[in-house]
Amino acid sequence: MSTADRPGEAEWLAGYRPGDHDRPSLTVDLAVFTIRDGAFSVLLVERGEHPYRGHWALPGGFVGIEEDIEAAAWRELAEETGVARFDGHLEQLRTYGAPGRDPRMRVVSVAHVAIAPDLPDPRAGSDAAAARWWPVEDLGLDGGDPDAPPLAFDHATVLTDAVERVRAKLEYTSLALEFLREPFSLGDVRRIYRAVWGRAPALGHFRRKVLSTPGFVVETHQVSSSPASDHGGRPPLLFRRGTATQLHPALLRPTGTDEE
Amino acid sequence: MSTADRPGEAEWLAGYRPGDHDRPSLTVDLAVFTIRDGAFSVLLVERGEHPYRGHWALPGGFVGIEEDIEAAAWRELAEETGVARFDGHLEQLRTYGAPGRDPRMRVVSVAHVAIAPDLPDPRAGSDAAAARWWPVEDLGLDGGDPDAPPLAFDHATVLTDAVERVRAKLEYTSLALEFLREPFSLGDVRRIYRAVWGRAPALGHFRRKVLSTPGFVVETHQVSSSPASDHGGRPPLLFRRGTATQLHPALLRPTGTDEE
DNA sequence: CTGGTTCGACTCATTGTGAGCATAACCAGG
DNA sequence: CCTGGTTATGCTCACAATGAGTCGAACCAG
Repeated sequence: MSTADRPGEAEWLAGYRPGDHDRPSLTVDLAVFTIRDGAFSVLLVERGEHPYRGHWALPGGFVGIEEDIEAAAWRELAEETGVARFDGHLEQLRTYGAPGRDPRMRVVSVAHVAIAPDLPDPRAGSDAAAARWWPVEDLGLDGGDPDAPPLAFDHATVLTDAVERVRAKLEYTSLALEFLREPFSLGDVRRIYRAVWGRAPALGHFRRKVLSTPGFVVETHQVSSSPASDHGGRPPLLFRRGTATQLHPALLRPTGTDEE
Repeated sequence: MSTADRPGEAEWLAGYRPGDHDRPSLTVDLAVFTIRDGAFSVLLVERGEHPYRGHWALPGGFVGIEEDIEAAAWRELAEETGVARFDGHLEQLRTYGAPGRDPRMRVVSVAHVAIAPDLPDPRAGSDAAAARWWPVEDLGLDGGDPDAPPLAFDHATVLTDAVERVRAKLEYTSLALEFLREPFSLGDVRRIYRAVWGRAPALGHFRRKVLSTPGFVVETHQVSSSPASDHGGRPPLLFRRGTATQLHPALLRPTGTDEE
């Protein structure tokens, strides 16, 4: 990050005349996460056009000149994947604008993170060749996985940041509930944590934490009719989302390297 | 360089054709914070040109077509305020792009937060009429303060978000040390917390927390020659920044409403 | 020497964490 | 019907962190 010192720059800056110079293109990108078959998954589209043809990319596209950024994110999601606006969570992640991240021209992208309950399979739209849910684990974001699909642009970086944002927010907010439809059991919630973190929080502590945080979940006084597994098991109590959004103190990720 | 000049653009855009006149302008804004005379303060410039002439604004300006976003932030800071690149912290906050936030045209701004040790008084540059440090408390961000200076654009919103980001990060990172020059005493660190939060963390717990977190601060085995106050007091031990950046568990803001 | 001030080291009740164990309620198979 | 497997719920216990407080050390000014 070296300070740019290009001659003549001070001139057009002095009067704020942005019409006099070239502007970067502005796009939105979305990392839409859900839990598919127990796996923490993200929605990607296969590019059908140059550049990065055949690579997988985050859905996204250009922001209209009078279009709100968040509205553009919802619109692109619908156009590229057929995923309609859902009852979930959408927030800005950060903006990526390194020169050269798009080989065609200067493109600055406002990346977003969305959380959705399990959604139907997407359909490819616009210039996408395909669209599907990818388990995050299969994307080889740590690098070194030969079976990982190639990702377009700087989307591996964006996705790494997005995954970390979601994992971190599970610690200190009630974001996990956005993956679920109501009503849900505490086991459902814990399975979300397990899928996203790779490790489940300790059972005893987890229940105590969720139940003792005011407004995290609200009891329905109902019991699930269908047990969680095929082999039976005690039917769980059912809950709905409460009004609380913050967890104090945080529910920390388990340390250690074991899977469970 | 116009969009139409680039060959083959219609193909790869496949329906999205942001022409020259379709693109938002891209700017950076900076909320630079420091501690001035014990007050948590932010650097603002008084606008000398339309729109919002005479209003106070965050320093910022347009991003060059091949300029990195963070580099543009550093450059604008130097140009508008004379504050040279300092040994401190700069991070992206979020991007603000609501249509209508600039009455002239569509402008999308990538806002940043910077933390600096006490710096010399800025000088007004470019088209700014003045530049000075404002105590955050005097800006009336809660609304309703008739003595608060008028803020340009949506900068009250940006500033509110920036202040909350800094306050929150003091809880779970070692960001407070970025306000200080080395070496510093634990009392210095606690005064940073008091200035930023409005309330100081409890003395006993604060010392225990800072000293028991590995890598937060490093002892110099030196004692300050000049006591902290004019009225004397025991000279404090001096420390330097450690390598740790995260605090686990977090150092939470005191509850309650008292000032101290 | 005395009072005021800041820094440093301790105590103690309360709360939260990490780990475990016991019981309840369901299923499938013998 | 009984048994083992499975999931959910409720509890205990040792330990760590927090919040609040006390006490002495080391300096200054008068």
